[in-house]
Amino acid sequence: MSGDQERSHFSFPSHDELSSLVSWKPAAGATDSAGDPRGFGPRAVPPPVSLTDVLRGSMMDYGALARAFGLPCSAPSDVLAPGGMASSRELMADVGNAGNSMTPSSGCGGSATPMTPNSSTSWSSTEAAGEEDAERCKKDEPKQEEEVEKQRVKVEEEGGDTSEKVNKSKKKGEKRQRDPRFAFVTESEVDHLDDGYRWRKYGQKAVKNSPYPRSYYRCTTQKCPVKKRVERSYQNPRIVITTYEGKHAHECPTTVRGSTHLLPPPSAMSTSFCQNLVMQQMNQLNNDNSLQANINPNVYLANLPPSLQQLQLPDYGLLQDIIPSFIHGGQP
DNA sequence: CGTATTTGACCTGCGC
DNA sequence: GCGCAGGTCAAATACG
Repeated sequence: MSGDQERSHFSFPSHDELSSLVSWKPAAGATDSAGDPRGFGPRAVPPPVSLTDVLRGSMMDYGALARAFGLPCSAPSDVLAPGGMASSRELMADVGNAGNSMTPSSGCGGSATPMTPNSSTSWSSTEAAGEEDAERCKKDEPKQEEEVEKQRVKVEEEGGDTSEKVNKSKKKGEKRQRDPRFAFVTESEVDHLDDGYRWRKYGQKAVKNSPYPRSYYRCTTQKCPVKKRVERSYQNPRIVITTYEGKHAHECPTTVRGSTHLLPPPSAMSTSFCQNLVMQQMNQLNNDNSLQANINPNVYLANLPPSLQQLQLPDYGLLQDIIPSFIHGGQP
C-alpha cells in the first residue's frame, strides 16, 4: 500500500514538554516498500546531537542531552525521583537512561519512522522498570531500584541477557528486569513501521478494552535483545503505538547494507531527519521556555499536531502506561 | 528449504 | 489463593 498521509509529527521523547514540541512534516510519498522521496522537511540544521544517536543510544548520554536542551544536568538516577513524572529533568533522565541501555530502532541510522505511510509520530519513554512499572515505581521505587540493581549484577555475573532468559532462568521472588522503553505514537495505516531493522513477530495478544491486537516483535539479529510492541489506538485506529525495548547489539541493517529499504545513505537521510527533529525540539524549547513552565496537559494537547490531539491518549494499554506520564503526570 | 507469521498454550506478576 | 492480563514460547503453517 502506498501512504496517503505522509505527515509525520515527531514528538520528542517522553513526558511533558518535549512531547509536544515537534511537528515534523516530511514530503509526501514515503512508503515502506517502494522507493520514496524522503524529504525530511525544509530545514537541515546541524544539531549538536542527532536523534539517530539518541535512539541508537550509541553516543547519547544524559549530560549531552541535558546540555543540548539547556537543562540542568543531573544524574540519570534522578529518573525515579519521587513525587511525579513530569519534570523536565526526569524527562532528560529517561533519555539518558536510554542512552545507557537501550536503542529504539526507529531512529537507526538507516531509516526512521516515516518509511511507512505514517502521518504523525510522537514518542515517549519509560524507565527501566518498564511500562506498567512506570506507575508502580512511583510507590516502591527504592525497592525497584534495588531489584534492578540485583538483576543487573546477576546478569553480569552470568553473562547473559535478561530478555532471552526471562522465563527459563528467572528465579522466583525476583522481579524481572525490564529494559527502558520508548513509545512512538504514529499515525499510520500500517501496523508494523519499517524502521530499518529486521523484526520477527513472535506473538500477538488481544488488548483489553481494545478491538485491536498488540503484536510483539523481536529483532532478528542474533543476540540482539531488542523487542518492540505494536498496537493501535482503539480511539483512533489510525494511531499506531510502537514501543521499543532494549538496545540493539548491532548496526542497523540498512546502515550496513543500505539496500534493504532502498534508502539513501544514513548520512543523507535519517541523520538529517533526526537532526531536524532534535533541532526543532531544541529551538522550541529555547523559544518557549516551556521547560521552565509548569506543564498543563491541555496545553500539551493544544500543541500537539491535530492527529495527536485526536488521539487524546487512549486510556488503555501502552499509552496508558507511557503517555500519561507526560500528559497526565504533568498535573499535580 | 529457509525464514517469517500465526496462534494456542503456558508463564509471570499483580490486584483483590 | 484465585483470576486476570500481559508477555513469551513453540508447533504448525504460509510464503518466497
